[in-house]
Amino acid sequence: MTDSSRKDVAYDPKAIELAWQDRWAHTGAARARGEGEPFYLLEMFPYPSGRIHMGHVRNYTIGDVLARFHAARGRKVLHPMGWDAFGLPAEQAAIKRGVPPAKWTRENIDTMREQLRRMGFSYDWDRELATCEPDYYRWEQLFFVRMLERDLAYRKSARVNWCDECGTVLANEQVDGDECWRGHSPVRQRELDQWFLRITRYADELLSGLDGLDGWPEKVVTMQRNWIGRSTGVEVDFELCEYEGSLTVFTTRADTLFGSTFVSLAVEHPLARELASRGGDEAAVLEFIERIARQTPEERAQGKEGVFTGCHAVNPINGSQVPVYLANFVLMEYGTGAVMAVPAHDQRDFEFAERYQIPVVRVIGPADGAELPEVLTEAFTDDGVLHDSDAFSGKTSADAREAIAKELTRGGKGRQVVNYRLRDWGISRQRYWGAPIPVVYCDACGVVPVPEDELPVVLPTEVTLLEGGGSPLPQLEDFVNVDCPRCSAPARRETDTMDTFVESSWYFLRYTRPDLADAPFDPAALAEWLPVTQYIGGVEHAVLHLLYSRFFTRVLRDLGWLELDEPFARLLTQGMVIKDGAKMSKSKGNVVDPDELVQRYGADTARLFSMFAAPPEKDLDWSERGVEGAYRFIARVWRLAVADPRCGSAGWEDPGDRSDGSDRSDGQTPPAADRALRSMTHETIARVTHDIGDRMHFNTAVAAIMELVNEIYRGRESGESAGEAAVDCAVATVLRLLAPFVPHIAAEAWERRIGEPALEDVPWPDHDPSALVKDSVEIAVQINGKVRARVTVAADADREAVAAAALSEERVIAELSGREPRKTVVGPCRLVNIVV
RNA sequence: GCCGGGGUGGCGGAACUGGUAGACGCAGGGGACUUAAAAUCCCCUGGCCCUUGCGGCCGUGCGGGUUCGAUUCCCGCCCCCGGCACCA
Repeated sequence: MTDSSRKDVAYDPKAIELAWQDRWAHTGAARARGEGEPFYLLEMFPYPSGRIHMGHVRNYTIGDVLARFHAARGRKVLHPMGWDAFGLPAEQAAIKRGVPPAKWTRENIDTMREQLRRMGFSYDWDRELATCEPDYYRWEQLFFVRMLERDLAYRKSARVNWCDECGTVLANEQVDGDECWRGHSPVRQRELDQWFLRITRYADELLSGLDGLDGWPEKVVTMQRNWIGRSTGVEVDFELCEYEGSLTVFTTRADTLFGSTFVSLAVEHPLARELASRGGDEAAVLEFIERIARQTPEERAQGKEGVFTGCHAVNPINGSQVPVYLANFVLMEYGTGAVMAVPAHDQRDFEFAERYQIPVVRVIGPADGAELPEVLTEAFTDDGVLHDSDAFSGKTSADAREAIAKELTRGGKGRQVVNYRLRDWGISRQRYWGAPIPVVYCDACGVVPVPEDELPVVLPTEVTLLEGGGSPLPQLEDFVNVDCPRCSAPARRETDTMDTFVESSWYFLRYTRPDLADAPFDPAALAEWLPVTQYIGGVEHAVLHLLYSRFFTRVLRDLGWLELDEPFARLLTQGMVIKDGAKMSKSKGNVVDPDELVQRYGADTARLFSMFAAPPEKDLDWSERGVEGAYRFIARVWRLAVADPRCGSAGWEDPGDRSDGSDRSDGQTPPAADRALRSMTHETIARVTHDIGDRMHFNTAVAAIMELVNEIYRGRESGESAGEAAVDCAVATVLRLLAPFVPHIAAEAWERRIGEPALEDVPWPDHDPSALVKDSVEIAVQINGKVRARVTVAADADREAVAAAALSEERVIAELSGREPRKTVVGPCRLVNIVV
């Protein structure tokens, strides 16, 4: 081989990858095409923060492998990409660098689009969208106006989560404990006027819909179920003694009602102050209210504390008068803000009763008849059997709950209710870089939605951001001062913008016709593509984006735009990319820049490593050595496929079963080697197809291809090589199976080795089941469950023959040494167990 | 506390509905090629035992059980990760 030809054959990832990316861009290779069954493959779109990171590489490689795989299998694949382009970092960057958020965002998009192209991802860029474009968010403003009409959007004053760092309100889903989900800065409660979306109206549907999401990870379903937090119980009315009126409590344990010895209220309860003025130590009660109201949830959790209001309430089930307390552990946000307290059967009430010497009355005993201790040291909270409960004594807890609820309902003293933990979605953000909320405030008319023909309300982009970090919108006279759409009097525009999670709640619908100018969606396009066949993204969105999108889908359905309940049929949540035991992050200084990786090894190596190192749902441990291993394998494939003197004339099609020795190109190779390699080739096709298509375990798919490559190499060395046609087919199969993972080298090697037809025009291989059938199989022979020998028998041997072969094996006879087998079990595949 | 997911070599990870545990890769060892090194190609590599023979014992978090046979199923624990949590 001359120097020049050696150079030609060397694996040069950069040259190969750039050339193919260019070709694909020109041929529009990634556009949805064909007559196949539609397959909508979607990865969560990125926030254009500046540069892509390894998490993106992993997420989008998984998506690209699936997109290319299913396209090769004849599906019509929609694989779009866009930008979740509104958000706070753009504002922070603007203040820091003096660049307008719009400009900063567009530049980032340009950079990142280029990076994604360089990875070889097969996106249909014709469908690209960015949520910060008026052509996009105008539809969202329309949705908002329609939601307003249906009372699905409303404005109220409420205690909300405020993050000083972000300078805005956050939704409940966006608070982790008492920290902001974005940067762990503290969140405190503030009373503010805010816009809310009535997600609670869909609580039951969102919950029951989870049952049909078979293609979702159990983990995410559970997280949403927990988040929605449905509980069934009864509301019970307690007449007040010192006050005209009654108090309603919520309980899931109506069976314990006879054991209630006090009632406790949240300090925020509307009656709290009122009751204090009727007989109690008003000053002490007011002091308690003030003090607890100021505390954070964490401080409140320090210990049970309360104060007697001086008032009493009547238990409707037995007429007993019980004291009414204010208690720090009762939450106004849940239930009715009032609780019937049963110290014997509720641990919180028990602790409270101990502290304030309130009687503990037992009404439930263990179902198995066991005795509870003479003096309780903790509440007995299990279900059991009632006693001291009048007519209900002797009933089980479950029966009693029903019966008591019925009794209360009959007397008009209670009713069965369902409670949710889920709260309405607060979407107002006191930020600039977001979609304007399309309403106007008029002194005469109040809140007036912007008329639909005046949409969009365009966000001004020529702005100077304020040094303090606040939104400049309230200062923009041109933006704020408008005529009331209803009465034409001077009015003021809303200056809050929408939560960016609103944009991401419907972007996947818009991809089906992003160019549509006079409507948000084309019904035919929606019908073709939705629901998303396979969605891929991080688990951190389990109760954020993934819950909001399910909600939004139902809202848009009820507004008449969609005929769809669930947006995502299947969901894959990929794990994080970890290095040195921690998630890659700038603050930890353990980031690996994808660009560097691509520079050094090429995109194919980056893609292969991220698919091979771990199954997709698990965290991926970054390993430089592992990356090198991936590169070595690719180069090994290159040498196998390209550094062959016959390159350009080699075949690729399956020569079929030629065990009779006919039609052999060399006429020498033993048919057994041929058959063995062909068998392994087809077995690899079967494994890889199953691993990618059914299991989405890409690591084992790659491993299977590696085994085939190893086998081809071994055959070359051993001198027992299969015939040329079988080897050619095996090598070509390696390239076909590898193409979704490493599309550039696969295409290049294919072109050099085979030429026509081009790899992209060759469909995914089908395995030939008959090729997997072997003449003989090796059977493991166990004696008492331990492998003692192996015998080879004909593949079609029946159980008796297999057992006989095993029992006549030399080693088995020696091992048995005359002992009589008590039992011989022939397993369904390749195993015999002899018991003595 | 409740819910979900896990615990397999030095490491990342394989093992389909119970059927030869450790595929594949990394790291390590040996060999071939080379003046030499790198690269490449081949072989070995769970632990402990008598080197003695294609050998024996132990081994999938721990303890039991079911089974001819258990990483896999059942019961009881321990530990790790994630979610929810004074939710009445």
